[in-house]
Amino acid sequence: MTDGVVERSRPRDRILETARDMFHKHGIKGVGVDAITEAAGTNKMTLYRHFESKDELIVECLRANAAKAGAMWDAFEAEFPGDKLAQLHAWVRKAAAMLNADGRGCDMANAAAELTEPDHPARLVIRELKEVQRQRLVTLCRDAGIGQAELLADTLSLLFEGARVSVQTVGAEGPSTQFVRMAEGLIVSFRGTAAG
Amino acid sequence: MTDGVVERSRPRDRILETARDMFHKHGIKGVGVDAITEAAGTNKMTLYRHFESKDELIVECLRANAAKAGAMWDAFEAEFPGDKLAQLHAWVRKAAAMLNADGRGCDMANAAAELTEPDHPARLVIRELKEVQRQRLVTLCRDAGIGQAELLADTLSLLFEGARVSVQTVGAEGPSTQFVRMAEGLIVSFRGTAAG
DNA sequence: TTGCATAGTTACAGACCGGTAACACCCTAG
DNA sequence: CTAGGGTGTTACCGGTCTGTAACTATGCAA
Repeated sequence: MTDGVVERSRPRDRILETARDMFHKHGIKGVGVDAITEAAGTNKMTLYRHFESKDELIVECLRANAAKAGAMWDAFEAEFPGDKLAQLHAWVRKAAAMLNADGRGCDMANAAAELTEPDHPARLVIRELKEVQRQRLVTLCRDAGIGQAELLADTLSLLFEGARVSVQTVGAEGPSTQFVRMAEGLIVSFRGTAAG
Repeated sequence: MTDGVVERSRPRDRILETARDMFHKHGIKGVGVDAITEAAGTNKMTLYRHFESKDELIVECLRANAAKAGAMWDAFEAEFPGDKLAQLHAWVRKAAAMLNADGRGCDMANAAAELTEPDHPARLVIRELKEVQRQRLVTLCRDAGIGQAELLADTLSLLFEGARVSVQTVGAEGPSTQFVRMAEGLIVSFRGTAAG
């Protein structure tokens, strides 16, 4: 898929999807609204009829990303209903797959790196959405019967976050190759300790 | 320290130092050369006499950062001469201190997030410099008599990298608070396995 | 005193940025 | 058939960006 996403759907959806793709590939400040609308097969006026500013478009893109991530969690539950430990391992596999998907890190983290104004609207939603994801992982670990669920969840999440930026800086052949091994080792090690 | 770094040194040094500071705080694309030269107490022509482009200035800033990081490693050796394990613990403490220093992550990682063109000159030096740092940590772990030195070094480095972006996204009260605990636990655990 | 390298000043080029105004077009609902 | 909302088109605004030209001022060294 190049930048030209011009399926026939409603302009707002095309703009949102195209912006998500282009922000991901080229960064937020690396893409202008003209380029987005052109790739989406529409024009600037239509964009500004649906989004009051580029900043609002950015926020909506981040929310759309989070929604997609939420669907991922639901897929784990659907695939291994009730088996929380299996879902945790599925999370590890999915995370590893994302590392090899492309060399770009987490869109939220990248956005946070670019948008430095402390009160930028995007910063609030990033914080909020990241907090949700953290909580989901903590809950999963706890429900999987792991003792220090918060500590394991936070460790896994830091490892994953670190692996994503590592891929972005040194490439997929760097430290991130060991991610699955690290994560699985941690889970084993935490399961060995006293469970709830 | 605000953005105005106007000590009386040679213009090139002032520009480099000011650019480093401003790139760190506001991101690379968030700072123009005009703003840099003004904060450095000089002017655009002088900048372009010393650096052939903004891209070259960026690269020089990253190299300066790496040099500062190199000095940090030398400080460990100076403080605990020959005691590699103590140096490893010093690295953990230093890393934790950097987490609480300010809410901005690693300049190299941030630059990689912003500069998405695959053949951007900065991407080469980022890769090169990150590789050097990785190797230093691996060597330190190995010389500290740890068995799976590469695995420990890579795990610690992913944890640290992840903690830095976590601070940038959810703040210093997020998962990164557990960094020292995680790192120390890992070192203990790896020392328990067969050593070199 | 002369000569030269370094640095400062002003102005500008050319491109791109986010955002808006005014107006013409279509499609569909009534 | 008609009215109106969503869409497309063109042109524009003011601002900022990197990078350069032409010229002046400064300080040091022979």
